[in-house]
Amino acid sequence: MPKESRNIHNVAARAGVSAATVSRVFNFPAKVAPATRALVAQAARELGYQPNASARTLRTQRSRVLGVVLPTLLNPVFAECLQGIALAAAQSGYAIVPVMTSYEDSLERQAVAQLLATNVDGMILAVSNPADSQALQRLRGAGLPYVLAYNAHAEHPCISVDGEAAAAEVVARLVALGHSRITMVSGTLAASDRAQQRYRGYLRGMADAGLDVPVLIEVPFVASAIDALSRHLNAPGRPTALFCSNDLLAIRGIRAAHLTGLAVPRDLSVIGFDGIAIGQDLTPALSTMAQPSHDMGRHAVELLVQSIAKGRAPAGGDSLCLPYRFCDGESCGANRLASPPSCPVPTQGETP
Amino acid sequence: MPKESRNIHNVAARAGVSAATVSRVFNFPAKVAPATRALVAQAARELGYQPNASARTLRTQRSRVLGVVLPTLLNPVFAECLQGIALAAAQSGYAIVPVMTSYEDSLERQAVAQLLATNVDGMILAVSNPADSQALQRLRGAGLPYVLAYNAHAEHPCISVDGEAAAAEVVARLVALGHSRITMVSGTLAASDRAQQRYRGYLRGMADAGLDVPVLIEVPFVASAIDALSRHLNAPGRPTALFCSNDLLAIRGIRAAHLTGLAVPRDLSVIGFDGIAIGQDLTPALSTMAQPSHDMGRHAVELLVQSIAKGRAPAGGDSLCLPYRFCDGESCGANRLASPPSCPVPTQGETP
DNA sequence: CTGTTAGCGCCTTCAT
DNA sequence: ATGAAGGCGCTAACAG
Repeated sequence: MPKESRNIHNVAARAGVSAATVSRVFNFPAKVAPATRALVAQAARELGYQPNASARTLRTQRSRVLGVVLPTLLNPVFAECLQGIALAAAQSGYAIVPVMTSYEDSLERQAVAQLLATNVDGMILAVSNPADSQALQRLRGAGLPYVLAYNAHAEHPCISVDGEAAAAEVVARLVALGHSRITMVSGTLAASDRAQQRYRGYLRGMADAGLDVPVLIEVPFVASAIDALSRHLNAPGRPTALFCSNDLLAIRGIRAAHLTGLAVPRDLSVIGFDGIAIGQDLTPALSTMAQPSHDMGRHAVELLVQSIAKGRAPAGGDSLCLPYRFCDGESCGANRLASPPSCPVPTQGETP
Repeated sequence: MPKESRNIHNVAARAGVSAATVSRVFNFPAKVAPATRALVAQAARELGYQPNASARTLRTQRSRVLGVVLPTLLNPVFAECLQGIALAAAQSGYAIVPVMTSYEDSLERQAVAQLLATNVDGMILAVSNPADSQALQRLRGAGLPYVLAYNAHAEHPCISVDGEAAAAEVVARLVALGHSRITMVSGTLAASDRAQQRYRGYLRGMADAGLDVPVLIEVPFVASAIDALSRHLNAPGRPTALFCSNDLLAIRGIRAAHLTGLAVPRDLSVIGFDGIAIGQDLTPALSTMAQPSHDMGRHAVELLVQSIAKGRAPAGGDSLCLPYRFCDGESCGANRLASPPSCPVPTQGETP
């Protein structure tokens, strides 16, 4: 069965019907008499015929393809999300075209432009900062349906978690364990609205606990994280707990602790953020504030697909805020350095 | 600029030229007079025009899209590979459509069928077992260019590493460290030719060392890995070293050791396979036989793209065997349970 | 229920 | 160097 013969007319000829009928068999089987339908199905099978996606897309203006823009797959949190997207999309009969942007704004713009040219029916994206994203403006200008994942912004349809509340809860938990010197570790704040959100939560949590000396360590390059953290942990007045803005940082925090001679959680508590699957198999198992990455992907697809079906793009009001969940591992415990039970928390200025 | 006006004729009209000329400007700029070219470029910019990918694909029979079939993104090894594929594809001007198969043969077939219908120009895939894969037969039957990644098989074009030699080297290294009770830990052997390859290497390594009691633990479900391993480590005559068929298993092996009260590497050495990035940040850092996942993805894309350009599908002879590299972490050390120092070191052939 | 007709947007001879 | 014309494969009105 030569490749050239695989078009609708050949099937039609072989079945002794018209092309339109063949088309109907594939699109509205109910509109064709059972006998004819069987005839066509038979012919199609013999020829190994499958409708040509490009032709169909050109004609119907619907590609059944979703574009996906993510920073990187090297962070398992996005790999897990993409897996969720891929599964949900497949179930809805959509293919996906992912593009990775390395957290770079210029690549985000390129990705959107490329995807726009690819005739995708909609896009799911996680951008650095939705507030000033040119990529999003372009997208909105094009009128293409889209949903943000992880990002949270009132003007856009988003599937996210309340990172600020989640971060505040992390701090509260650490405080409840007797910690007061809690350092927050983050990637470049400017590069991500999520990081900013979590930082705000950290500040709020510290304030709520009456701890007025929040300390932030910003680690621009992941490669340098372990060094920077080791230095911080070696300094006098070192923290007894680390709240890391993501699990990859938390894992490095644990390593830095060991390199510094500190045992986790005995000498140092470490809590991460994201809840990547691998964290639960580590030793110590990672304590972390888990986001439902897989479900975020799934919900993003479902919202998008439903909107497309209805013919209208999702808007800010369609946003979904999914629940976060603290995942109690083994990397965090009571503060052993605390002064006897009920003593006043020592005030102290610390500047890294 | 309404969406409807974004076709080649509108641009042509606005520029005062014919559609053919606009097409040339986008495809063979050199064939158009500079002045006309500028005129067209201007008009296109004003209208926000971009050639419609479906129409172009329909006309040229080339989509500039590559299909990618992988088991899962939940194993970082494939996520890293996909990242490599995505980057290389983008650089070559190709988009990718990934489909995940959960190591299931039926899903592999579906994936190939779906991708075939999507008009992809070629496919990159990692299948369970290339020897008896119906998906591959279908693909070959369709005459579509494809490249396997990770899989190794003489009849197919593959980008892989010599897993058997790599595994044998792992065993040799453990033997050199004084280990003789070395257990191999693997997922379901039947589900993956890679696992089988590595197992063969293990057997060879053991035989070469004169160790005639190889022990294999097959862990069908990752979830049960830690339990199974803990049991094994608690049994009398427990191994002093674990060779795990992939890093995810190695991480679980380390956890099982701790749950059993064994310290790694003091009481138990653990070596993994794959070299996932996160392994190097763990505590202890994972000792592992690293595959260049990112590069494998890149090479797969390059081989595929070049073949497509030449108009002929890659064949078995185009296969590439990339070098593996032992990554010396902290999860493996000398056997402390060994008999006194100068026991006879078993003769061993080692061929990297 | 089925066939005829007319494009979707683009590229590509062939002519000029 | 540019234009005119035809068709890639399919679907959606409209007839019958």
